[in-house]
Amino acid sequence: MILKLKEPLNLDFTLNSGQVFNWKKNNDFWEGFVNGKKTKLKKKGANLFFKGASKSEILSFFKLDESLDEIYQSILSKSGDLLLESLFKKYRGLRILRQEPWECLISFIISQNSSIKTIRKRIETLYSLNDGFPSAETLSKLSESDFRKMGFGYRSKYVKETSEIVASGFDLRKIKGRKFDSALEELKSLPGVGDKVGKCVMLFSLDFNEAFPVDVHIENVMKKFYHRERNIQEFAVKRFGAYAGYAQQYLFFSDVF
DNA sequence: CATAGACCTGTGGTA
DNA sequence: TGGGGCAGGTCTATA
Repeated sequence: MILKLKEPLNLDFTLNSGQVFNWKKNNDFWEGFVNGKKTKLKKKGANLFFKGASKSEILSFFKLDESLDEIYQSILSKSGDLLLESLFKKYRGLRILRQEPWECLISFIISQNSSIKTIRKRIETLYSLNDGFPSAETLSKLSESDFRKMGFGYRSKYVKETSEIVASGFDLRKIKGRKFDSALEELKSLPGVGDKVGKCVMLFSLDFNEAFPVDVHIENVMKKFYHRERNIQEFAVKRFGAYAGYAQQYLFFSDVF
């Protein structure tokens, strides 16, 4: 199947920018999961060749309903930020994804204090449990020591408990409609979810484009270029506006890659 | 409110 | 080659 792209999309930047950990590049095509479906992608000019997920699922996954250039403009006209202006040019087509919230939540819980390689391995292990990413029901039936055997370390308890809470009715999607602070608070009530993981889930799966997750890399960038160390979320929204999360992703990408 | 320590363990740089 | 330190943090206890 072919999809004609009307929006800038760089698969290499997007799928390798630390927002998703289950995509691999083989030769010239990307292989991963969209909405639980194994999917292959290859881009040639404005053509996106795809297999697996449906067209609408792919449009949603890459948020192709949002105009990237308008987002750039919105951020730049509000902030006049020269660093971001150069990053938007350099990494044009790096998009924020709209992932499946449950998978996104568990991925970032087990990502804490770990290297990218280790994170990938853990997620691969979860996928190997059954066909596709295991549901909350499935994971809630495993024990903490099962997760420890998978190499999750002290995060095992978080995964076990959060799975139980979600399996027994905690609805991630209902958080989508809430106000920012309330949504974050709700997510942080889950074991293993703090400020950073909560905002990652909000930004990468729940359409909170103003979420500005702060990790050690962003902390460095904020110190170096903005002379800021605290109240970074507040600062980011004031400076970059409603799409602050996009600014975060480009700043993160430039620091790590 | 803010800050320090503990927490698992795979991995990569050589402190 | 081996082993101390780090890795996209969170939680808890403490002034």
